[in-house]
Amino acid sequence: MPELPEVETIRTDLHKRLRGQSIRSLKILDQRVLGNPAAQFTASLKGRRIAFVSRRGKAVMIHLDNNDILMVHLKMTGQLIYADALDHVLVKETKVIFLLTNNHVLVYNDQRVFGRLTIVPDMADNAFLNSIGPEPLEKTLSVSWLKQQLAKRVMPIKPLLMDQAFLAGIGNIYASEILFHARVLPQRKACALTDEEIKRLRASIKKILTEAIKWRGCSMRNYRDSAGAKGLFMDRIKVYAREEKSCVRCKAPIMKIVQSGRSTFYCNRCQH
DNA sequence: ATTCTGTCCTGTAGGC
DNA sequence: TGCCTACAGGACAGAA
Repeated sequence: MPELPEVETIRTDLHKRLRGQSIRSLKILDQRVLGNPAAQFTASLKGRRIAFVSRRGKAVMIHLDNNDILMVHLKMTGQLIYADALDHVLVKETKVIFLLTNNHVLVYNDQRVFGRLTIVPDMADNAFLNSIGPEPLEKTLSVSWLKQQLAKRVMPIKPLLMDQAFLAGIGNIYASEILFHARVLPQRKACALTDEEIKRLRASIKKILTEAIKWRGCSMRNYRDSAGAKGLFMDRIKVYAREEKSCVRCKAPIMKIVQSGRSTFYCNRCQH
């Protein structure tokens, strides 16, 4: 569900709320969301103090005082909700409940049960963390680096943008939005982009992700921030899920195609 | 090696 | 109303 801007919104909020708190107890309602055996998961977390919260790609990293990390990947429908009382946030999709020393609660909800909560003792040893590419908002995302990477790839640019091994954090919504902003057709082969287009692509990646963070992400369906609120970038989406609606730039109808099994939206007139 | 398809799971929207 | 199909912010295994 959530992509980089949504996860970053959750990370920032949770960092403020959770830092310095300890986990008094936890209750596991559905073991399928755990990346470790339940007993080990509980033992690793009970009584631990939360040092800080970071993000890597689409994963929320909750750092504990003993240097273990609780890595939460929300996948499609995961939610991390923080509240002052359990009865405000307990729903039928609630999978794990954390009771904190400030008498607040953190719940993990997940309708589709794709998400995972995993204890990571050593980040350098984690297969997922080792497999993902650079952060798109870091300075290392230069035009020259992009150019070098794109030259090696014949796949269409849209599924490449979603490839976490290439860049970490871009998913199905923002891949379409970035390409619309860059005025590049999603079906273009990555290696065929011109220097000018690569420059625009880099600028659009930064611009769209930064704007989306500013508006606290977007809520197509299940996404909620840690206070249970929807993202406001929803109203600024230009192409995603707008099939047959008119392009905000040129009024042509927005097109929908399927690439690598995922829906892609674009304007056939102003993207080239 | 790279690229694409099917799969995990549950809920909802739309067609008839 | 109900039944059926299609589809949904992700990531992996396996096949081509």
